[in-house]
Amino acid sequence: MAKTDGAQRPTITLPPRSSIETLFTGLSPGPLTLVSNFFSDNDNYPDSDCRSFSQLLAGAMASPVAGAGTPKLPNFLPDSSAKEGGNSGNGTGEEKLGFKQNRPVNLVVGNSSSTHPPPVFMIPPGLSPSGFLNSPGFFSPLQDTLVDNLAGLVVLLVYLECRDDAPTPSYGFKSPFGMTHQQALAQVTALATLSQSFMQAEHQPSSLATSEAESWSQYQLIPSNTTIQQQVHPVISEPENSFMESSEASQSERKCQPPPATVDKPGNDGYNWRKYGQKQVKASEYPRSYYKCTELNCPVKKKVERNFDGKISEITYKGQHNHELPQSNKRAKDGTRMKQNTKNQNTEVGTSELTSSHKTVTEARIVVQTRSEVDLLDDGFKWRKYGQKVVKGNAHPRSYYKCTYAGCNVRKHVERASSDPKAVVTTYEGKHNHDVPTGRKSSNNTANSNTLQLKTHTVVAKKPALLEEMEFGNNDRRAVFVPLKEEQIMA
DNA sequence: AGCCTTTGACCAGCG
DNA sequence: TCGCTGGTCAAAGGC
Repeated sequence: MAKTDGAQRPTITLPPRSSIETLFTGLSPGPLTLVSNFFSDNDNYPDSDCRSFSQLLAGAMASPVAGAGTPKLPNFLPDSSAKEGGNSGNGTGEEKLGFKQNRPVNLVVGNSSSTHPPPVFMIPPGLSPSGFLNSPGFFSPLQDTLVDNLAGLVVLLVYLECRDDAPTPSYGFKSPFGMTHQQALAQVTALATLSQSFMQAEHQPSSLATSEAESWSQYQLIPSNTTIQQQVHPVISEPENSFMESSEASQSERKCQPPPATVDKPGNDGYNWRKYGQKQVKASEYPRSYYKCTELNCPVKKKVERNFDGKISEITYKGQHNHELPQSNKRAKDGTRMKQNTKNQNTEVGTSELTSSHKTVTEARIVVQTRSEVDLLDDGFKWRKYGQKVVKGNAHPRSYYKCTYAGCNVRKHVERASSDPKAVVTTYEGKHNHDVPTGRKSSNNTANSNTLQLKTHTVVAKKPALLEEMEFGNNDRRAVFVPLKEEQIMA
């Protein structure tokens, strides 16, 4: 890593309002506000959130890779047994429900000694966001690296194909639950499973570079206290990856999904769910739906909540599948599915490798969001925002972008400097394999295009007053030019 | 026939 | 004890 001459200050043209919002709006109030903003986006995209996260999650959980990956999760979780979970009520309820105590192995205690509320998750030393991006596994799924990098994930944003181009009002974030160790564990499990889904998605022919991918939605695993958020790769809407939510979700999703035959069935995630209840909850005008995995003796349940717009806003999973992912989405017609699953129950990697003592309640809460994904940033290239993360201690999320040019793998990571909230750190990775889009060239893109090849380019931008203003609610959509101080280039 | 959703009722926890 | 709320049950009906 070599520091560059600070005198050479390239200029970054900050994106229009939409992008600015993506980068900064809602940051100051904190993660929850940020989340609420995301919700607001969702609210404006009635055709959004057209994918089933349950399939995404559930499918990953049972897949061999995910199963193998789960036990490999590095130590970064609170090493708490279910009995010492912070939320006794939660544990009680789970016990009552008879959920198995499935705790991923190798989970350790977070910094519980701190006078501050202990972080739910800890990013292992050496694992930085950029490092995560650098990871071959991040974009080359089927590699174990990704699984390992799950250690750094706390909140997972999944960007799926959904249309979007609307403004972003704000709503309050409804996440009233307290975070418990169990929940934390559950979320990690969810992360693992999600990553697996991403792995699978990566192998699909379609890609984010497709025009269809210009619309997407976000799925977040959000701890109640939203200490950290980490995003992962967007998911492609291939039939195999079109993880559709339960029928309830499907109803709204059908509005924008052309192939209902393959995506609007609860079982399309590979698992089969049966809705066993619906309850009108006070927190939402839309009823909360309860689903059970239809597999024999499988304790997994999930509840689906909707936001103010009727879109799925939160999915909570409880338990861990004790069976393989059904090979077919087709509904079992003669009961063979259950027999088969029972037969293979002990062969399911993720579960079988867990000892009884390691089994804890698995609960994951996923917040589904919709977001505009194409951001025209100032460097002249066209970027697609594919993720965002918020780390405790830094209320400002960190945003990840990928060049939208077909075949171009250049990525860009924009984040606030923890040491200076007014500073923006932009990290470029890779080298553009194409020229700057016509009429969008800038002083900065040239450097990025010509000098960056398999290197990480980090620049720090000191935001001007105007940008500061925009951060806090200015609706101006003007592009802002931010002088940058090139800080370092990592070889 | 089997599986699903729907929906009202029931139950438990909590203040 | 009562009311509220969340979670679950189970009958009925549809596919």
